[in-house]
Amino acid sequence: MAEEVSDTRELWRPATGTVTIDDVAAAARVSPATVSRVINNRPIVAEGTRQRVLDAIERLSFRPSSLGRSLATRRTGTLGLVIADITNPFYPEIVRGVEQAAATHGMSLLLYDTAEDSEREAEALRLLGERKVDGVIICASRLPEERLAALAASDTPLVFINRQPAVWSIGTVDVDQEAGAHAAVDHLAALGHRRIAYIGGPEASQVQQRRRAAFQAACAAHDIAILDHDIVTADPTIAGGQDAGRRLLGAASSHRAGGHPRPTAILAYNDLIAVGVLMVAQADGIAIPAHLSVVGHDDIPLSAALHPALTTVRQPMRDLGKRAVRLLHTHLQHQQRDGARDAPALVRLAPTLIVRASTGLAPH
Amino acid sequence: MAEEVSDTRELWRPATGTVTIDDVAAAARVSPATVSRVINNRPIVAEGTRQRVLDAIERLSFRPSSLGRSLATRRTGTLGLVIADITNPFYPEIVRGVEQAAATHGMSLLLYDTAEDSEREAEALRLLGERKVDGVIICASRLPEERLAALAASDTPLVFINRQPAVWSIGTVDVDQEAGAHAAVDHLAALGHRRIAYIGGPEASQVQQRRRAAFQAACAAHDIAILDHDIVTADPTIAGGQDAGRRLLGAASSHRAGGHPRPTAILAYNDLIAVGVLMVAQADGIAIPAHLSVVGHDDIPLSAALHPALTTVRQPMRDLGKRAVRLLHTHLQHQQRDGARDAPALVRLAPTLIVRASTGLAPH
DNA sequence: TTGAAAGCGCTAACAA
DNA sequence: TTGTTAGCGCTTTCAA
Repeated sequence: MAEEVSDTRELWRPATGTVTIDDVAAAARVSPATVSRVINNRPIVAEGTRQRVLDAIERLSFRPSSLGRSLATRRTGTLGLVIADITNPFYPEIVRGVEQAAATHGMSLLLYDTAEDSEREAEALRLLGERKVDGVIICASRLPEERLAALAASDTPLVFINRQPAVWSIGTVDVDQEAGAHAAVDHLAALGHRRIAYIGGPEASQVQQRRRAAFQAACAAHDIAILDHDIVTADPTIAGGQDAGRRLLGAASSHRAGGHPRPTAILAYNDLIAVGVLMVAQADGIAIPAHLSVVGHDDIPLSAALHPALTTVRQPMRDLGKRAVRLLHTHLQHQQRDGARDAPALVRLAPTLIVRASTGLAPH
Repeated sequence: MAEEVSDTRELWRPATGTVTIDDVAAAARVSPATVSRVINNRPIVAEGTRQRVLDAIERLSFRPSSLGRSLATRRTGTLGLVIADITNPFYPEIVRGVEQAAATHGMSLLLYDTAEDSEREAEALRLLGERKVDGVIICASRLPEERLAALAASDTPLVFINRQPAVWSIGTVDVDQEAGAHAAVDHLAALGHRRIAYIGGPEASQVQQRRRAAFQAACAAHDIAILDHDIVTADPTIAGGQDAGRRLLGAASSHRAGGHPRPTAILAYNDLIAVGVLMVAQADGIAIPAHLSVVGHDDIPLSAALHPALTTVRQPMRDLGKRAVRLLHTHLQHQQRDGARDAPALVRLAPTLIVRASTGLAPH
C-alpha cells in the first residue's frame, strides 16, 4: 500500500521535474517537518523513522533545494568574490585560497571578474546585493570611495583584500606594502644603485598608491634622488610593461643621449610589468642584470620560470584569500550569537623579497 | 499621511533587516503584485502607479531578493562552472570567456575549482545539484564515466568543455586535438626531426588521451618511429615538466650514452610542461632550438614572454568559454518553448600552431 | 518523538 | 490596470 502511494507520487513528479520534501514525507509516511529534521541531522528523530526517511530519500533521489532552505533560514551558504582580473596570475592564487577556505565551511563561491573596470565592479556589487550572499570579498577594489559607500550600504558583510576603505566593513586583509617596497629598495641600494625608476599600475588601486609612496620614502631614506620622469605608470600587463619599458629605456638613450642616462634599476608595480621590461631590455641588447636590474611585485609562477628569473616582492596570495574567508566566517558566527558589530578588523600580512637573477651590482 | 506610514515602516524594518516587496507595496499603497510588475518591467502598469512604486523602492532602498524570485520562477540566473585548476593559466582564460558571455545574459557564476581532484569534482557536482543552477559547464572533467553518469542524472543542463562523455548532456565544446597534434608534428618533420618525444598530462583527461593518440598517428603518417620510452607523462605544471624533462634528457645522455641519443624534439601536453623542459634543458646546457626543439599546447600568456619564446598549439580559450555559454543559453530558451531535448551538440573549434623561437632545424 | 501551521520573498493565474 | 489568492520548497515554533 505504501508502495502504491510512493509509486503514484513518482509518476506524478516527472511532470514538474522536481522531488520535494513533501514527496519524501508522503513516501515515508511522515510529516515534512520530520524529513527536514532528518536531512539536517537533528538528533531528536527515532532511529526507525530516520531509516524510513533515508530510504525514501534514496528511492526518490531527493536533493533538498537550497533555495527553499535559504529563504527559510536566511543563509545561502554562498560567498561573493569580486576580483579585478582573473587573467592576471596574481588573482587565481587568491581565488584558490578563498575557494579552499570556503569549501572548508561548505560554502560556494559566486565569482565576478571585473576586468579592471569599475563599472563592472559596481554591477557585480549590485547583483550580489540581490543574491543575498552571506558575505562578499572584494579583491582589489577600483571603485571610488563615494560609490563604494553607496553600494556597501547593503547589510551584506564585506571584507576587502588589499584595500582599506573609509566605509564601514568587517575588515581588510592586506600586505604591508611599505615593508615590501623598503626591502626592494634596500636590496637595490646595497647593490650600489643610485638611480632607480618606478613603474606604477592602475591609479585607482590603493596598492599602487601605497607602493609608490613607499618607494619614494625608501629612496629618501637612502638619500636616493628620484627623477620626475623616472616615475611612470603602465597597464598591469606584459604589454603595459613593454610599453613603459620602451619609454623609460628608449627615451633616455635616443632622444636625450647624455642628458639623462637611463636608470640602473627599475621597481615595477607587478611582475607582469617587470616581465614586459625584461623583454624590451633584452630586445634592445640591454643586459640583465649587468646593465639593468629589475624588481617586480607578486611572485607569480612565471617569475621563477623566466631567464633571467625575476627578483620580486612576493605577496602571500593564498593566505590573503584564506584570511579573508576566516574574517568573514568568524564574523558570521559572532553575528549569530549577538548582533553586535565590531570595529573593522585589519589583518596585515608580510611580503617577502625573493632575490633572483634579474638584480645585480649597479654598472660602473 | 502616506509619509507617516512609510516612516513607520522604515522604523520597523531595521529590526528584521530586510525590506520586502510588501513593504514597498504598503508604502506605495498598491499590491505586491503591482510592485512585482514594476520591478520586472511589465508594460501593463499605469505611469502614475509606476512612479509611485519606483519612489517607494528608492525611498526604502529596496533590493528584490533573488531567492524569492528564483523559488517562484524556477530560474536562478546562475551558472555553475567547474574547472580543473584555476592556477593553470589555461583556465582563467576560459573563466573570462564564460564570465563575459554569462554577464551578457545577466547571469552569475558559481565557481568550483577542483584542483585536478576528481573527488572535489564530484562534490562540486553534488553542491550544484542542490543549488538549482540553470546550467553547469564542466571544463576538463576528470571523473570516470560511471560516476559522471550518476551525477549527471540530475535534470540540470550540462555542457562539457574538452570532453565528450557518453552520458547524455546538452553538448560539448572542444578543440580539434587531432588537427593540433598533426600541425605540430608536420612542423617538426619539416624541420627534419625524426626522433620526437611526447610528454603527456593527466591520464584522466580526455584531451591528454586524444593528444597522445593524435601524436602517434601523425608520427606514423610521417614514417617517424616512436621509441617506447619517448612517451612519458607528467604533472601538468612547470615542476612536472622539469621532472619529465630530466628523465627524458638526463637519462639518455648519462645512463645509456650512445645507446639512445636523446630526442631532437619534444611535444608537450601543455605549455607549463614545455616551460619546465625549457628550464632543465637550459640548465643542462642543451641549446634551444639548436640541440632541441620544444612545442607546447595552449599558448598561455607566459609562452610568448619566454626566452626563447615557445612554439605552441594555441587553443581558443575564450571562445571555448563563450561557446559553452551560448550552447547552454540557446538550450534554455529552447526548453522554455517546447520541452524537447535535442541530441547533444558538438562544437569543435580549430587550434592554431604558433611558431616561435623554441623550434628549429634538427641537429646534424 | 512527531505533526500542524505559518511564513521566508517573490511571481503568476485569475478576477475584478 | 490592479488586487486576490495560491503557491515555489524549506524550516520552525508550538502542540500533541
